[in-house]
Amino acid sequence: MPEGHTLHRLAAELTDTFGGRAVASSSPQGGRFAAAARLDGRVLAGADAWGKHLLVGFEGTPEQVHVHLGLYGRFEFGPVAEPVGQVRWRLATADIVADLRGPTVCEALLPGEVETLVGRLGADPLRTDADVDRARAAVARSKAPIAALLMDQSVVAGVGNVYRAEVLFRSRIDPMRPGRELRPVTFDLLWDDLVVLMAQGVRTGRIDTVRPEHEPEAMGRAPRVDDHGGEVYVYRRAGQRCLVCGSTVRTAVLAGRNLFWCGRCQRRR
DNA sequence: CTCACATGTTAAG
DNA sequence: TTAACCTGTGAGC
Repeated sequence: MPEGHTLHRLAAELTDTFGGRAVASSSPQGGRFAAAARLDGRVLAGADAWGKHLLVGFEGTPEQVHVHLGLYGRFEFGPVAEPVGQVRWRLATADIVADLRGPTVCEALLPGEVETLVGRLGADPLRTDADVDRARAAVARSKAPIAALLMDQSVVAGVGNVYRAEVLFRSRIDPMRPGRELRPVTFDLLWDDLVVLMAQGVRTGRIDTVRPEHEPEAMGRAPRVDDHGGEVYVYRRAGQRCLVCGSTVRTAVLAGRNLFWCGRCQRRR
């Protein structure tokens, strides 16, 4: 679930559901996730996302709740009911509940801490205040592979393994090409594509990257069925045929994450 | 049932 | 580079 689009979508849903309303805030199991209960009874001002980080603000206090979903954290919205299993944070009004499960982080932050957090994040394709120039410059001076730079949250914030693989495929870029060897206009091409794809992800709640001419109906193949629910070119398609050229999709582990790409389509640039 | 793995990040070695 | 962490799912026995 959680690449940047998921968090921006979640911020909007939390704001729509609870914004301007007094909420019960609790931490059913306490422990290291207990801090959010400090906001109990306050009016939720709004939620915002920075890359893969979620910040929830409340009226009458400078503290904000910071959530990071990690690999499998999620919020569940539903009618009021007894929590089942481990619930790390519960937001509730008289008629609706949002339960947070499996996060890496759920903590209360003071303004200075929020500033530090946001300050170490790179440009977020889903934010209008994104500093694209800084991201482009960071890429231009790095010898790290572009595939690693796209996943570096201090360079580009919110991109995860799916968008990384897909955006490199769509621009036909070799994932191992060092950032400094990319022409700046090529980075801009990647950036613009991320802006479009991720904004679509916020609208639909899934990651679809396949262009109309390569869609299942156009190609006479079965629609893809996978966990993330979207149509993609290379992500988790190792060993299958490239949808464009037919050669075998490749995979390798880069910085501890699985990378997928087409060795024939993705060269140069 | 047990195991491996996953759209992520951090800290230790 | 590896392990650890938070949890669910699907594959294999």
